[in-house]
Amino acid sequence: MSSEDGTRGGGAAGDGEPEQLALVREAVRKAKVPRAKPRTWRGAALAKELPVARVLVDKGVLHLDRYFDYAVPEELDAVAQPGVRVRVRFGAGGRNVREGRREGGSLIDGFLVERVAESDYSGPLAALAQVVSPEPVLGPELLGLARAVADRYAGSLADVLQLAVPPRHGRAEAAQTGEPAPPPVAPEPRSWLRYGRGEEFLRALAAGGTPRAVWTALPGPEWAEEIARAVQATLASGRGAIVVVPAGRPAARVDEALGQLLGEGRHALLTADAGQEKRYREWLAVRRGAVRAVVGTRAAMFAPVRDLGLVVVWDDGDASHSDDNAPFPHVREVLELRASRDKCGFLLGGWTCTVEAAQLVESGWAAPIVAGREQVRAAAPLVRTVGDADLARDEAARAARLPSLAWQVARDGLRDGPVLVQVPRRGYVPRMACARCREPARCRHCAGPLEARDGTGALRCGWCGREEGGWHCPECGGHRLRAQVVGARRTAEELGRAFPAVPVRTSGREQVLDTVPGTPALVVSTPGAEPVAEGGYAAALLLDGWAMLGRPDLRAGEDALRRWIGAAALVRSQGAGGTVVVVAEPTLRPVQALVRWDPVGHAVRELAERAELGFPPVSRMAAVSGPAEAVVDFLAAVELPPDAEVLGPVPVAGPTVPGSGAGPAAGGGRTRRPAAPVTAEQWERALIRVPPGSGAALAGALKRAQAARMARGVPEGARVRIRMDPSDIG
DNA sequence: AGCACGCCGACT
DNA sequence: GTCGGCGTGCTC
Repeated sequence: MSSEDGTRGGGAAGDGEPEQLALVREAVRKAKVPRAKPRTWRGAALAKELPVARVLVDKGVLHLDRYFDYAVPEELDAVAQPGVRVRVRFGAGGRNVREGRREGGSLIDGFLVERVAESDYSGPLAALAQVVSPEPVLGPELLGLARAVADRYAGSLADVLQLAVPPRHGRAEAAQTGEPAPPPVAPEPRSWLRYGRGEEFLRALAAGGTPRAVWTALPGPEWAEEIARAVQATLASGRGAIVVVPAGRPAARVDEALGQLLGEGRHALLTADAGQEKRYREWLAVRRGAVRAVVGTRAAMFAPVRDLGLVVVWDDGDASHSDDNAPFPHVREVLELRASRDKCGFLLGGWTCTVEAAQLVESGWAAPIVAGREQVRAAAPLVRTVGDADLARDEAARAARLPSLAWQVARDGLRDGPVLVQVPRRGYVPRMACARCREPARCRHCAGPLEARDGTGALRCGWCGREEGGWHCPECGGHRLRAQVVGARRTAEELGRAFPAVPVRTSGREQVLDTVPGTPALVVSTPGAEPVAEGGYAAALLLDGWAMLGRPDLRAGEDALRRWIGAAALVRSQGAGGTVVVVAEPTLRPVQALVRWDPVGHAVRELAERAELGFPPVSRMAAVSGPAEAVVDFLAAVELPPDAEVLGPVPVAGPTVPGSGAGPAAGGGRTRRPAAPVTAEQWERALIRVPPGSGAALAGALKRAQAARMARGVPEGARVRIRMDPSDIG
């Protein structure tokens, strides 16, 4: 309308006195004087009822992590319902007070969160530019969950929603969704009877209860069906269920088990590798209530299942359960939040047991579901170890890199089935370490890792490419090297030569085999890529165990055990001749836990140790990293809870550690960039530790400080990244 | 990130 | 006086 309309909210100050205008505006805002009627820039006709839309603008930056009010034009009244996607003008361009007729900034996406009668914003409201579609994709439960996740991880709501709501696809949205199927009958507990409280758990679900359990699954392939039965029990109570697994292959197993138990079309498979259209179609079928059971990888943790009765996470120690986009939520934690918020059942299952899972049991939040020792003995293979002392006695081992015991077990196993060989890393190039003290061999120019290219024995730096002639160990003066980790292909070649009559298959990152037949074959695999063998493997060799355990990581032991058990669980039971050989010191805790097949005992002991040392998850931690000065600045500005303890900062490798999933932890726009450029600056990281119970306060403090910094517009090179519960803390 | 507003120095 | 540099702060 007239220029007056767009001039300002207060209406009292004169145009010629901008300072006063600003003061008046400020005063009005502080007094929180609600405007009787919202005005728009152009004075367009507004919706008669609830003419104000509260909108979450889709920008991840923390200082915009709040709602903005927009006017609802009359013509959008019907479709502008809570939960729909909208487009709005957003940006400073709209505040041209003198001219008062300019449109706002650029069009950006957002979610309409709520319709209200009045705005407490004192200026004139811009109108919603567009309702993208009438589909209410962001319901109150999902919004509440996303908010809780954002708070927990000191991230922004928009960042979480990016993970939680899949991109829209018009054709998928237009398609009709089928009718919901009636609830199935409750399942027979069947193999759940092998566990102490398994039957009880299923009955509780079927009766509409909300049991919470940490379930240590017996080795073998039954776990997928067992999960499917828990889902069936939940559906029988008239509620829905979500199952989150770490990767596509386990998703396919649960998918198949659900299909067999429920029939087709009763559940949705939500995985990242499906196309956008399919993904959105399945997601919509869930949101619309046509499908009540979901299995998928980590994004499925946000699936908008109606009337949720059960959430399941399988193998929570797998790193894939940690999202690699800000704010890096972890499936286990998100499902815990969901179980608490939605008052639904919770099942954390795996062949092994993380420290976090043990803590859920110890705190009483979840009950343990474990099998008795006799059941374990009946299901698990025999585990034998090859330690350093054995290797020292074993001349043949050093030459062939295959200890005599491993050789014998492989040979015997190959008589009646496939033999799995687990090698810790893919690729052909082995990294080198001092044969005496095991110090990694590093380039003397750039400290990069020395590698043995081609079999010629020549050493070359993996970073700068310089050849290394006369290497000697800077630690102990030794001059002999050993291969620290030998890749799958090379091992496959060696084994192929050792057993010329047997086919050798490899499964690794480049090519993952799903299953192998039950006939004699050597199956060389990296951890997590092990194919399932028909009838189980006759034997498994777990090589280079010391390399797995040698990582300077809080989880090194737990990870090694998890990977070993992940392979050993595919081996036939001891009664059926199944044998596992692990090349690692038998005195080490994870090795003993493998031999005794006691992952829970291992986790409980680790938990006690972490409690004693004040390590996570018993205390909560956050990592703040960035250029040295930025970290110091941030630490000076943040108002930490009184019980917080700052460790460091200490220098760390820069922001582009390959494969670490490092990204901007908080802040940044909508575009996901692949990797930050390598900076020449010295990067540092501080850890902040708080005792149990202060995690939320810590996250809140970090978020406030980060928001304040980002609002000031600190330059790109002076930003810090915040990560709650960092996993890579030595 | 982008843009306007405001304060301060140089110039018609 | 007025133009335009950049430093701050806001985005309904």
